Amino acid sequence: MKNPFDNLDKVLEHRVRLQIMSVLVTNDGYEFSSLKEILGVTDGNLASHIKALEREKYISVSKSFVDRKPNTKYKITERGRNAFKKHLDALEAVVKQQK
Amino acid sequence: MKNPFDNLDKVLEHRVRLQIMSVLVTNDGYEFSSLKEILGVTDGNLASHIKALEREKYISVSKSFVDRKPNTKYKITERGRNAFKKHLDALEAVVKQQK
DNA sequence: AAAAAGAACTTTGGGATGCAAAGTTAAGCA
DNA sequence: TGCTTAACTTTGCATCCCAAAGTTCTTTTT
Repeated sequence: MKNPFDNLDKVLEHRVRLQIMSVLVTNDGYEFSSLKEILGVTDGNLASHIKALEREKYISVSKSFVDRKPNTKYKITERGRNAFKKHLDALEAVVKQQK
Repeated sequence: MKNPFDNLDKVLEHRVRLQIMSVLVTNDGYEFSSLKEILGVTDGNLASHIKALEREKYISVSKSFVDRKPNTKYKITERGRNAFKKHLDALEAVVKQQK
């Protein structure tokens, strides 16, 4: 049996990024401002974590204007969904190992 | 209902330290050399992660000589056991949220 | 048309973290 | 007295993280 620790995803080992993915996996298209509110981080900080996820192609971006204001929405990609699932499975295995 | 992400433990968000705790929680008194072998890290790197756990008083150290060689054993503390459990519970809640 | 405002960034600066490799220490052996 | 080994400690460098400040783009106000 494989070591579940080997299946942890480096990028998703950070709380903020894990939480972003966790929101996006069940909400198809989530706004920057809402993410910021939920996570309680500064906008610059959030932008950098989002960028890290974009770099990995775990999420995609679409920009538009809503109510005359810029509105950015993020969606999880198939690749992101798989990575997230794999990471969660690894976490689950780690947890299970201890029970 | 509380946000499980808030219960994640900063110190245990690192793979190596999580794995050390995971070994120690079920093995009472584990050697430096065995840990090094299991984790596949350099000895200096391992020592620094161990130090981080010691700083938090999550583990304790006992040194002796076995077969005329230095032998260092680590044990999880009660505080460490609680922290580990809390962290795992948080992880479990995160996982469960998605299923 | 110029100024102001707001959302979403980007940059900056500084501190913490992570790592491998090299150096150190203590005990025992030759 | 050197040599070896385990277990560190130090060093040097790269990466990461964060808040705060600055920037861009579009729309609104004047």
